[in-house]
Amino acid sequence: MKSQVSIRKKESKREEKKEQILQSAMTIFSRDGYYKADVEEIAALAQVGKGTIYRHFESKKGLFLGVVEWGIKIMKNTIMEAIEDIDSPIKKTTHAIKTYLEFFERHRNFYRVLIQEITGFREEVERIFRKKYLPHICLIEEELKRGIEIGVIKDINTSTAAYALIGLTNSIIYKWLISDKEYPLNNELDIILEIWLRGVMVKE
Amino acid sequence: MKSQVSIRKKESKREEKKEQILQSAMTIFSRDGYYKADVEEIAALAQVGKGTIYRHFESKKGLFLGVVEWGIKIMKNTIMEAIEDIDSPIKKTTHAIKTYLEFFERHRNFYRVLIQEITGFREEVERIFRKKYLPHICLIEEELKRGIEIGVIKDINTSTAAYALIGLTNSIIYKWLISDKEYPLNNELDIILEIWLRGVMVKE
Amino acid sequence: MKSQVSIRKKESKREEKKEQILQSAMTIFSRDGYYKADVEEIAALAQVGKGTIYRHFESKKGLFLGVVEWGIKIMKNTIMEAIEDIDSPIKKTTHAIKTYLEFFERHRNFYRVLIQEITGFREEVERIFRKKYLPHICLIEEELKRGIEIGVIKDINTSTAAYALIGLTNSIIYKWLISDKEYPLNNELDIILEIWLRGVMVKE
Amino acid sequence: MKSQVSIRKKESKREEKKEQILQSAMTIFSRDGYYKADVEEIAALAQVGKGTIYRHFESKKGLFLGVVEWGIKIMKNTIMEAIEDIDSPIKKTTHAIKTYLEFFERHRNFYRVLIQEITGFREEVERIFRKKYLPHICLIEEELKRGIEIGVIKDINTSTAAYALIGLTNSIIYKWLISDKEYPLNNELDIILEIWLRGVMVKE
DNA sequence: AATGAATGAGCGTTCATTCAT
DNA sequence: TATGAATGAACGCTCATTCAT
Repeated sequence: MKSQVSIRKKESKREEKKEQILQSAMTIFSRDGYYKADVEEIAALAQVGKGTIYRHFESKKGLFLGVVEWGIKIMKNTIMEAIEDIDSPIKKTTHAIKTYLEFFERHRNFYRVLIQEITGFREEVERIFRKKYLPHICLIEEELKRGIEIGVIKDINTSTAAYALIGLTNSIIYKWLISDKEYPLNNELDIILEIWLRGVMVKE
Repeated sequence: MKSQVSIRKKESKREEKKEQILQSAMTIFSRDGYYKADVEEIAALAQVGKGTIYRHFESKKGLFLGVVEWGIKIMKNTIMEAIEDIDSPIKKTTHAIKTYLEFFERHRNFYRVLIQEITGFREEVERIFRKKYLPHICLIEEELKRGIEIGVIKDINTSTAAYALIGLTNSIIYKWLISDKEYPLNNELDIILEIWLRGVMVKE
Repeated sequence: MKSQVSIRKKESKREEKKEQILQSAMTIFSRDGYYKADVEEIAALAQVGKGTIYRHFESKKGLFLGVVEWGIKIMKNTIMEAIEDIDSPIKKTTHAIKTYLEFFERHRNFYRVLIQEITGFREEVERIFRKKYLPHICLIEEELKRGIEIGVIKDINTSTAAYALIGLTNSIIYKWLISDKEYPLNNELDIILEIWLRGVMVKE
Repeated sequence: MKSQVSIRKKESKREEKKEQILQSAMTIFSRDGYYKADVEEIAALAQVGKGTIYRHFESKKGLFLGVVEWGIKIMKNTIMEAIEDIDSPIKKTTHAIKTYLEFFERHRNFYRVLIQEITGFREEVERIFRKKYLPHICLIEEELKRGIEIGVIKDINTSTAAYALIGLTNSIIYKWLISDKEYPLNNELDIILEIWLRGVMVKE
């Protein structure tokens, strides 16, 4: 009979292998895109057999969604941890964006996966987005609402404003990704805030 | 000897067929993405044989690039025509964004094609972008510069501000695309301008 | 009403066009082989429309067989004319081989067509062979028989001997075709005769 | 850990499957020629999936070259084994031709593959020929040279004479292949030797 | 549980042939 | 009669998925 300990050891080994696969998948998906990516190459990079991937994920599609979910979870945790102790709505939002930029600066691959052509199963990706990514936007919305309440933010459609901030930030990240010179992405934080905050803050 | 007239008739028929193909290709590419899209289905939708597509375009890739180029040309012309008579930098930019929104409201499919991430020939797509799309961003930059000169715009990095505006607008379009309810995209113009203009305009 | 003369003029113009097509087809078939050869390119080289080819020949296959037949006819005529006035069996055969070599030296393309992979319709090609080419071998056989009768040739299986001569000659032509240096094919006549004649002649 | 034995078992199974494919490919290539041959039919005949062929050969072309190489290797070995113990140049050559005839009598398909004219990669086929087939001709040349040295063969261009023998033999094989009645090819050995040897031997 | 050889549906592309002009 | 634009059957090759070991 297997002891609890050895079962747990096995479990953790299994998890480890799964992370290995997710990591490799992210690398390949970000380099080649969903359709061009080759499951065999992902397996080779993860140093497992092709069949093993199918023990952990239902299909190539499932693997891709797994990567998206995994990445979003890490991103969310990173941002949440970074801002949990901040109280001021403006400062909280500001720091969230800062952390967001830093996260993608460190994980360019994940951004490339996120903006991927995921046609054909947009629905599922969006379900993940809604479940895992949107709460993050809601966070901003909540802060905006709090900001409106305490009178530092204009009485604006918070949903659109939140999307605007994300979109604005994303386009800056995109510009950075396709640029040749490697300037620190963080430099752009000020201009993002300059533009966005001026727009949403009440005139002093 | 063929008359000039009959030659011209043939030419125009050829163009007509090419537009038919481009139109169908845009529909399918926007629904399925580049890789999933089936050339045979595009042909069927355009009511031509598969071979006919290859008389007009070198390959599936060439067809996709053709769609991108075609769409950008129409978009550019639409916007240019709409703003050519406007003088004030702020009004010009405002109206450009308005037309941009209206254009994608009418041609959602094209937007879906544009944001595709086609690995393996990102380079060519970007070459088209640089040649056909970026002048459009430059236009905004120029207006920003003029605005700075005449003192209605803050002395800001015009390139980043232009990207910010495009990104902000795009994210609003994206939000609209994935939304279930079909509210008019134009409604969002005000909030875009509210946010962005406040950010770039000098305080009154 | 069309005059006889103009009809005849038309007929000859038609024949001229057909020869143009045959000539072009031989060039392309010899360069590319049957399957790789492109009917469109043949048409372009003959300076006619693709459809015109199908007025003169039933199909690509028919065109190929036409080329074979046309070439064999010319070859046969060339050889026949060259040897008709010669009487001695040995001299007649010798001169036939000489003319054969000269013919292929001038028309390498035709040899390339003849040895082509004509699988799938070997039957038809062979029918042409039997009807147009074998009489030529029979000619040699007849000369051999006459030689046997008059006692200058050994009493040998004439069919095999004729094939042996043709095969021997063909292999020499093949060797010449694939060689880089362009030595005159005629040089090899002596060795062919040396080998073949010594073998078939009675010891003096 | 896999045992050496099971690895060896796998290897031999792989080789077995490869030979199955080569055998089927030879059958189809010989019946249809390179271009007409259908990879799917080859797979069906070998009782493997289409994909399996591409695990063993890079492409259809690679498969064809594989068949050529495989056949030549077997042919060479067969002939070499048959003549290695013979010393006299004349007898050695005689027996080589005999074995050559017997080989093709047993493997008509291979002959049909060999004489194919595959435009577009004649070069590669010839490289294999030069590496695998020409040594065989050289063998004859060497025997001829030895024969000249010891005075049983006339002082003749050995290269041309060797080609002559091969060509002569091949044309006999060709005649046999297209004949309806199935006479034993070996019957023709005597006449080949009669013609060729008498031609190259010094007059007694 | 892990593997990777085998599979075959699926798709891009070609090109002989047709037929409206 | 001559043309060449249009067609679609045909085929080589890929790669996600399966399954015997």
